[in-house]
Amino acid sequence: MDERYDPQKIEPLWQSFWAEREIFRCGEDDPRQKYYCLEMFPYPSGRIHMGHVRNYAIGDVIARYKRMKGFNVLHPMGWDSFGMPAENAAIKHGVHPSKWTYENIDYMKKQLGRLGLSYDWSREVTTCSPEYYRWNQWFFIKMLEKGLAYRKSSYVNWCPSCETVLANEQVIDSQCWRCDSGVVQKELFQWFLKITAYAEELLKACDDLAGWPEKVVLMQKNWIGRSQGLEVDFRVAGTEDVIRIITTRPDTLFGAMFICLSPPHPLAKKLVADKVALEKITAHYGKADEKMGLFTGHYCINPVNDERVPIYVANFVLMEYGTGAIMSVPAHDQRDFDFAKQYDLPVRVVIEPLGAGHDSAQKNGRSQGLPLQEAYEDEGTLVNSGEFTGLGSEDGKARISELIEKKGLGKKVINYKLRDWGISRQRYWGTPIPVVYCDLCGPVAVRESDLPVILPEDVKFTGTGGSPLLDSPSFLNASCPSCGGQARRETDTMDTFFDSSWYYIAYCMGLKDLKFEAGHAAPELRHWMPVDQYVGGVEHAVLHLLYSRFFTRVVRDLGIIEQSEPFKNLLTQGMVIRDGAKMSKSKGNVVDPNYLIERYGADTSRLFSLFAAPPEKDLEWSDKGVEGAFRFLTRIWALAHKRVDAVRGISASGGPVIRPEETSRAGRELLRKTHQTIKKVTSDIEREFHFNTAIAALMELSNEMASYEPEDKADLDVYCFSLKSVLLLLAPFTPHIAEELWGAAGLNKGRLCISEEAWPLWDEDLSREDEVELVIQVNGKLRGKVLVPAGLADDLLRDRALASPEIKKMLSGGMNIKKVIVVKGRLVNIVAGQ
RNA sequence: GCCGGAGUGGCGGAAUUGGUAGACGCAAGAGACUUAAAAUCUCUCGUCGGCAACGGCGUACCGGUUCGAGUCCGGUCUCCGGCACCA
Repeated sequence: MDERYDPQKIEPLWQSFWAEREIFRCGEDDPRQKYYCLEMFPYPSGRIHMGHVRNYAIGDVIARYKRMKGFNVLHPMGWDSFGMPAENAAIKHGVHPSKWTYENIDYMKKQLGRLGLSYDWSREVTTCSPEYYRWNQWFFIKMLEKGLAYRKSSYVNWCPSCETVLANEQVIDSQCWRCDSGVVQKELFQWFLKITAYAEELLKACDDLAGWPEKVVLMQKNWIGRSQGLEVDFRVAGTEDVIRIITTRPDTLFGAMFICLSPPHPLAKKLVADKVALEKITAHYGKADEKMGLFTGHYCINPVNDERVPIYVANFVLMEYGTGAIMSVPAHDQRDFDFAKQYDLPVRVVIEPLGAGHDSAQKNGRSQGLPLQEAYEDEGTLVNSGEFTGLGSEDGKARISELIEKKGLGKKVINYKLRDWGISRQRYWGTPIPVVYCDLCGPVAVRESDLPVILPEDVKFTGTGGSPLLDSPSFLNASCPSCGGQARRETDTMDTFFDSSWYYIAYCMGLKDLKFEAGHAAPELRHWMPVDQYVGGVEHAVLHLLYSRFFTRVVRDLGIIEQSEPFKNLLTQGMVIRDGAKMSKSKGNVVDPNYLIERYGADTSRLFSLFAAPPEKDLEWSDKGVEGAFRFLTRIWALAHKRVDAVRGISASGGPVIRPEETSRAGRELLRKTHQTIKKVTSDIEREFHFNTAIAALMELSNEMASYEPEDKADLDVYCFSLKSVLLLLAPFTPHIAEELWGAAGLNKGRLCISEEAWPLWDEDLSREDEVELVIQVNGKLRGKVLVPAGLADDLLRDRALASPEIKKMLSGGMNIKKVIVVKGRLVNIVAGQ
C-alpha cells in the first residue's frame, strides 16, 4: 500500500467497484428484513450544493449502517425535475427545458456518484419523464372519479406581466419574484384536490407520528388548524336573505355590533348598489393591507337580542374560511375593534375579566363613555348579555350555542384552516392536467387508454403571453372522449408538489415498472412501504410532508397500498451556514462541493458534514474544520500503514485470536477501549443518529492506537482487532478509505468488500472497566477523587471515601457528618455541618 | 401578536436517567524535527488569585426545589424557526 493517503487515487476506484458489482442493488426476494432509507430527492438545478452533501451523507450513513446490521436496504435516488427554473432558463437562454433538465441530471448524477453514495440506481425516478407523469395523470383521473379533484373559481396571486399564477412563496412584498410587478388578486378557475376531506384523519394521525420530530408534528397540527365553532344565521332585514356567520366565541354574541362579508361573498354583490366601490374593496382583498370596509346600506337581525346591526363588506374577511361572513364584536376582537374605530361604529363590552369584581361599574362606564383602548380577547364573565349575564365564558358558550341550535338558527361545527390544494399552474414545464373541454359535455377526463397526455416539444418560450401551450395547436385541439366532438385541451399543468407526493412509492417499483391498478394491492409496495427513515430539510415540514400524507391515503383508498402513513421516521436536518448566515450566491459565502472533493476527497467532505454538528442542528461551515477531518483520515491511514505487514500476517493465518489474559496491560486497555468504542458508536447511531459523538469516539480510539506499543504476538492480535473494528465502524461514514485499508490489511475474506461485512459486536465483559474513579463530594462540592475497584458495594464506597486523606483532613476541622449519599459506583457525597 | 426551539470556553460542540461541566475537533501559545518554512510529533489551553500545593468563581439573567442543578420549577432578557387578519 501507499505510504501517503491520496483520496483522489482510491475513491474513484471503489466507486466503480461498487457500481460494477451492483453492491447496493436490492430486491424483494430477499429473506432479510427490509429497511427503506430515503432522502428528499433534489431539483436538478445544475449542480449540488452543501445542503445536498449533508443531506445525502446523513442518509448514506444510515443506509450503509443498516446494511451492515443485516437489513435488506432500499436506498434510491431520483429527480424532482419539473419546475420553473427550467422554463426560466428556456426564456433566458433559449435552451429547451427538457435539454436543460436532462443535462443537469447527468452532471449532478456524476457528482452524487463522486460522493460515494450507496444508491440502487436501477430504481431511479425522473418526474419529468412521460413514464412517470402518466401516473400523475392517472392518479388525477382517479381522484376526479372519486370527487377528490374538482374545479372551482378562486382568488389567486396573479402576475399581470408574466401572466401566470404565483404560489404564495413566489410573492415577495406583494411583488412578483421574477419581474417585480405588483401582484394582483385574480379570480380564476383552478383544479383543486380535496385534501380537506382528510383533514380530520390527518390531524388525528399526527399523534401516531412517534418517529417524527415533535416540532414538525406540531407545525402540521397548526397548519390543519382545527377549531370548534358555532354557525349562526342572521336574517337580512326586509329580505328573505340570510347571512350565515361562524364564530368560536358564542359567548360574545350579544356584543355583535355589525356583520362583515368577504368581498367575494355572493350576498356582497347583491346587497351593494355601488359596484365601483365594491370592486375597490375587492382589489384589496387578501392583502396584508390596512382594513377597508364598505357599508352595504342593509341591516340584519341579531337572533339573540333582535337588534338591527349594519352589514359591511370588509377586505380582511376571508371567503375561504368558514362561511365567508363574520359577526364583529369590537370589544373582544382586536381586528373588529380597529375596524369599529376606523368607521366610528359602537362598541359594547359583554365580557369582563375574571376577578374584576367591584371594578365592573367602572368598566361598564368605559363602554358607555370612556373609550376602550383595545379589545379584551380573553375569556371572563358575561355582562350586558340578557339572561346569560353573570355566566362564565365556558357556560356562556354552551348555553348560547344551545339556544341557537334549539331555535334552528345554527349549529356547532368544526372548522379547519387547511384549504383544498390548488394544483393548476399556468406553466409549460409540468404534468399536463389530463382534461379536455368540450362545448357540449364541459370538462371531461382523458381516457385512461390515452395516457399519457404528452407535453409537446415544439413550443416557443417568450416569457410573455402566458403558457406556451396556448400557442400549440397540435396540443390544444382534441376530440371529446365522451361525444367525440371538437374539444380544447386543458393548458394548465400540475403543481410540482404533485410529483413529489408519491415518488417514494415509485421507487418501490422503479420507473420502468410503474404500474397501478385500482383495487389491486401492489406487492412491491407491500414489501417496501412505509419508508423507515426519511431525511430532509425542515423547510418541507408542512407542504411536501402533508401532501405526501394525503396522497398516501388516497392511494390507500384506491386499494393499492395498505399503509396510511408514508414515513415512519423523519429526520429534519439543519441548514449548512457560513458566518452565521445561510449560504447564498448573493452573500458570496457558498462552498462548492466540487472544490472540496477535488481538494480533500469525498470521505473528508462526508466526515466533516457529519462531525461538525448533530444532524438536526444547523452546521456552521469551517474551512479549518475540514482540514481537521482530513488530518484524522490521514492518521487512520498512517495507523494502518505502520503495521500493515504484521496485520496482513495475522489475517492471513485466520485473523486475530484474542486472549486477554495473555496480553500486556496496555493490550488489555486497548482491547477494552475498542469494545467500548464499538458500543459507543453503535449506541450513538441508534440514539437519533448522533454521528458527531460517534466520530469523536473513533478519534479517541485512534489516538490510543497511535500511542500503542505492542510487546508480543498477543498484543499485535489486539492491535489487529482494533484496526479491524475501527475500519468497520468507519465504513458507513468514510466508506472509501475503509474499503481500501480493509483490503490492504488483508481483511477482505469471504465477502467482496467491507460494505458487505457485518457490523461489529462488542463484548460487555471486555468493555467493563476494572477500576473506577470515585468522586468524593462534601456538601455537593468536589473535594477528592480516589481509584477503587469496579463493582464495590455502596457501604464499601462510603468507607473508602471517608478514609481518603482529603476528607479526613477536612473532617478533622470539627465538622460532623450528618448524612452520606452514595451513587452506585460513581460518587459519594458527604453532608456535614458546623 | 400567537405557537415552538435554543442560549455552555476564543470557535464548532460533549455531558444519554438530577451525580466529576467543557469529551472530540478547530483556533491559539510553547517546544521538538528542519538551514528555513510547510507538514508531522509532544505539551499547555474556562476564568480569577497563588511560585506552588490549592482555593474562589463559572453553563444568558434573577429566584426556587434538592445532599447535589447545564439538566427540574417560576420569572426576566436575547436569538432563531413556524404561523399570521383563520373570526
